[in-house]
Amino acid sequence: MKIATYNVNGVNGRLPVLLRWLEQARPDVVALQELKAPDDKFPIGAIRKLGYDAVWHGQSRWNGVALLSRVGAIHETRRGLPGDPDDTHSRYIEAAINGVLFGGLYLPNGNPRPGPKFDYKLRWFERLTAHAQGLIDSGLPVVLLGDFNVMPTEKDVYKPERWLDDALFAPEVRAAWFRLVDQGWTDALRTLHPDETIYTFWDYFRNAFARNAGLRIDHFLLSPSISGRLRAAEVDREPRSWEKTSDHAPVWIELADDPPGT
DNA sequence: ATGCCTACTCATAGTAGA
Repeated sequence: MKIATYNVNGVNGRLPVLLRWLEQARPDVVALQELKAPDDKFPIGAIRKLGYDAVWHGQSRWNGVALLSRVGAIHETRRGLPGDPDDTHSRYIEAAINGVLFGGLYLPNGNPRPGPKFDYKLRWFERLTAHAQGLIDSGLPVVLLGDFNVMPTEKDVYKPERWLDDALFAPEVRAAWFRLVDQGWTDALRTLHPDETIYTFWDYFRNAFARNAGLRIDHFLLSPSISGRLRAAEVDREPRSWEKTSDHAPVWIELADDPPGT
């Protein structure tokens, strides 16, 4: 099963890029972030034409997450994280597909730091970690995927010293990342490529993509009961070079089929 | 040190992104 995550930075503005990539890459399950569209503006017709079903949680102007599948029915289990009934952001959607539970997420950016947006990021991270503990405890095969807006280590930033005070790389945020991962999650890309420079985002400024001045902020976390099925994990850099493209690249993993009789 | 670029909208300027 090929699973991908892609922060599209506007699902309608980037629709030609998204459709071209879906046709080319043919992932079985996809998590999208930053739809920047309300529910009734999600381009479900164009996505269905390519053979995908979808569930989505949109929002006008900002945020918005979706899960797509072309390999089986999508059984939505949750939209929004528990723990704050006043949270209006559309940042989490969860569904069972093909025997695996997928949590598609768009963690808050958190800049500027310090400030209320940074506080919200840390609170959201804590709510994610609390929910993730329940997923671990369930023993189910779970994949948490999406834009986590955190570079876990210095290896994941083109120029770490410039990012120390930024909400994506601040010590509190990296500590929150490792509190989550240390529950037993496997960071799929880093596990298969322990020493490689891997970036998933390049900003639009200063020709960042051509200079490879990037960040690794889009991640896959695998629960213990599914991590043994990991076969490949890669960044699909090509779509980042296309016209009118997102500032993120799609990232994908390949999981071996569930062994029969288990 | 700042802004660069890009998308979105109760749009034509302000907000957010990272």
